[in-house]
Amino acid sequence: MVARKSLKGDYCPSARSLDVIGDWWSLLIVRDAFDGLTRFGEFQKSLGIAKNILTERLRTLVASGILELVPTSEGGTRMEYRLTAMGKDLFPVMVALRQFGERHLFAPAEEHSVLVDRATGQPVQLDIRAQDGRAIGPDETVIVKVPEGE
Amino acid sequence: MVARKSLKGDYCPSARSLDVIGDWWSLLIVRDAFDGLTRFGEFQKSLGIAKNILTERLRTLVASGILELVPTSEGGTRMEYRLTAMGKDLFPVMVALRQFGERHLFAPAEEHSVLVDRATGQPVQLDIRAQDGRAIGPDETVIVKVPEGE
DNA sequence: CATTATTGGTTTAATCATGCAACCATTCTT
DNA sequence: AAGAATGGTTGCATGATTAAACCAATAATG
Repeated sequence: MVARKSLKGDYCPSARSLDVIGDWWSLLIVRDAFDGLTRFGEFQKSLGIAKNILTERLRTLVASGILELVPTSEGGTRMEYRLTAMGKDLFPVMVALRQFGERHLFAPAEEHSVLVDRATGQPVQLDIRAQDGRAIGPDETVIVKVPEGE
Repeated sequence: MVARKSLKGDYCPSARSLDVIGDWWSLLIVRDAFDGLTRFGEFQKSLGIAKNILTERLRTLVASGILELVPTSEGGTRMEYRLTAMGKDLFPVMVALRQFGERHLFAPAEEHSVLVDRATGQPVQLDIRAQDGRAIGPDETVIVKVPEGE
């Protein structure tokens, strides 16, 4: 592939995010981490990913600060992969992907999972709002470039 | 690579979304489309992507219903790629990625772009809420499986 | 109108990434 | 102590991506 291009230097925050989690497996690993998976073997079984690739992806996610490697709670010498605070900030990304999938990629009566409020059992909702609280869509927004230092 | 695994059959909506837009280039193309780019050459120049890959990705995005190929507004025979309604529903995904990048992948005073309300110039905000309106995080949610037909 | 440049690709060859299977060291389990 | 599970590593085959050359059709220019 002649070295995939890095977007680290891109001034667009979306591009930088994709540089970190934009490859084929990373977000699926993060999804499983949100689902409570922590162990190498769990990810491997859940995703059916090749072990060498999983090794490399986990390593990258740890290096990026999205996962961290901590001793298992049960005291052994084994380690487990846990979402860091930064990793948990990917929650909106996961919810947005989920919402898009629910809306467009399932047949009307097709079986699928839903993300619900643990307290009430009701589905959660995601919305994008202006400062005054009104919902806002892509056509009502613009991207502006903030000069350095502001 | 022995054929990348398809997630079409996965019951998880996030996985299905990633099946459609989860590869290295697709979301970057969508980002550029949100930025107003429409022509093959514009995407090619903006992304520095190989032309054959761009051809294939655009074709896939059209086939998925995220982009559509319409005659240019200036009446020529040339075509342009535009976001469909379904494509515009990826807006929250883009905003979530952007927000994550802003928060974690830029140095404090580093230059970056910001998404603002066109009317007021104020940054937009994204939040995830329970039905009663209170903000909700990953630890207050669970994924439940909806049986077929509900 | 003839020429040239631009657009939007296709094709080919080289290179990189990924998957699979085999292997291995360490740690649990019994 | 023996066997199984965990968490990898290594090597090879193959698919995916790239860069570069090429090309047909359209648009711009003299």
